[in-house]
Amino acid sequence: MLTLKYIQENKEEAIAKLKIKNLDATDIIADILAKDEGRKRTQKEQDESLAVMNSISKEVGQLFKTGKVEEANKAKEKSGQLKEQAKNLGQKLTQIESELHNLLVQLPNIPHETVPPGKGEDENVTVREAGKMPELHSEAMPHWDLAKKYDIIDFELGVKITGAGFPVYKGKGAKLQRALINFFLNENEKAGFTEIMPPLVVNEASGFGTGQLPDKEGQMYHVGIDNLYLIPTAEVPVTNIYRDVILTSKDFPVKHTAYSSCFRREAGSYGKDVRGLNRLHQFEKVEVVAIEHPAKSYETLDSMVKHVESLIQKLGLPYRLLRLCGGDLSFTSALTFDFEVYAAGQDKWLEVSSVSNFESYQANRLKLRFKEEGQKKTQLAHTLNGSALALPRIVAAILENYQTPKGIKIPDELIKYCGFDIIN
RNA sequence: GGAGAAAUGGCAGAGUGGUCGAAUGCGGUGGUCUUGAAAACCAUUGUACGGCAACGUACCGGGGGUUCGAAUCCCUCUUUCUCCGCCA
Repeated sequence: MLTLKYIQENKEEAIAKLKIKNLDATDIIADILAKDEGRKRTQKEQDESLAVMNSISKEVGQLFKTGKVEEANKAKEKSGQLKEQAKNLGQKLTQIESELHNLLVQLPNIPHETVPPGKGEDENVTVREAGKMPELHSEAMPHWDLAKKYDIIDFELGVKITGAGFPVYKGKGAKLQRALINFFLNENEKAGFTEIMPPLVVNEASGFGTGQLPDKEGQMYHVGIDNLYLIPTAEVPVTNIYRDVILTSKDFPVKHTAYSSCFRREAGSYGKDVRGLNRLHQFEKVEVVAIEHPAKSYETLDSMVKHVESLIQKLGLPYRLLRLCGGDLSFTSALTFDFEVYAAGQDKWLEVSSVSNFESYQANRLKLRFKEEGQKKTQLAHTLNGSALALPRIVAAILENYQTPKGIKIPDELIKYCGFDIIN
């Protein structure tokens, strides 16, 4: 959520920058500013009524104590009217505040100045491309066929037990999952991220804090009976650790990593993009989360991008790094870099990581603030996160790129984690 | 799931209708003393909104109510603890 202060002080800039996200915010911002004026006026009126009431109440107490009952009763009458007035103003205020809030949550985050304009993914900018493209043998196939051939991932079985998008990993397929999770967690820890094992279901306040609610409500599995949501990413519980927290500047940087299963309804996505491991309802992911001083958040974003890049390099996968354009940027992000790996068996680039700086957008919802050492004033922190990494598409790329006529070789770095060096 | 008890500032803990944004202790910060440190002593130490400021207003788990006035009384929800039941 953008802060009112920012909108007030940078109205034109906000409108101009939101155009990069292909949004004309002119009307909504005008609306917000008008509502806020109303809010101020109403609150001032209410404060004044309450102030008078408070002083009358004090008087009444004094009068009763000194035995001036008649005067006291007169004063009581007076405050009866004020009470009514204050109550009405209070209701009006609640109304305005909720309207204002509803408007504010409709505004997405302001994109960073380096975000290129563009409508959708075709206009993302490739920052760099690296890694060696594999040379496949003539019998090479996409991962869904490999999974079947070596009996390591069973999609049909998942359909039987749960439904489409919930694969069953078997034997070396299951071990490969475990190996990747450990590999990623260890590497992240070495890079200074402390490990968290969070709850996989969260309450409404947490969903709101990181921005999934209200705008992505339909994308989360909802446990109605308890009003809880299955997490779409560990970002949600981990970032919400810091909801309603005031840090001091020396706490920075806060860096966490967490492995979790992720659950996404993916309502409305069909077609061949969803084949095999390309898009699932449940998948495993290791996430990195950082909370930073506003002056340093872009430095930290860079270091997170480099770290994720090193993971992909260690797995020996060809990849490209994209700077997302305005049209492809998520609602809450100010700047996002995506990593895609090349999956040779299906001749496709697959997104495996998204590393973003949310600046103070999430922090404002979370009320995640900090104090500069020695200062009294609080200000909003910056939050960042990235996948490091999401497993299914990494597995898809490993299976496809490392396939040989004799079986699927395991990348060197992973052998010690797997306990085997080939799937055959 | 059943029965009972509780929820107050960073922590501990007092406060049962007005003088309470809240005693006291610990912790934090600044200072005095000291070569330095400790101890002692002094001062200071919640958040938000409005206001140039003085200051005003709100917040004692959340919401609602009674009252001229609520941390304090009532209702309700949530959470925690104890006991019982069930259980990985």
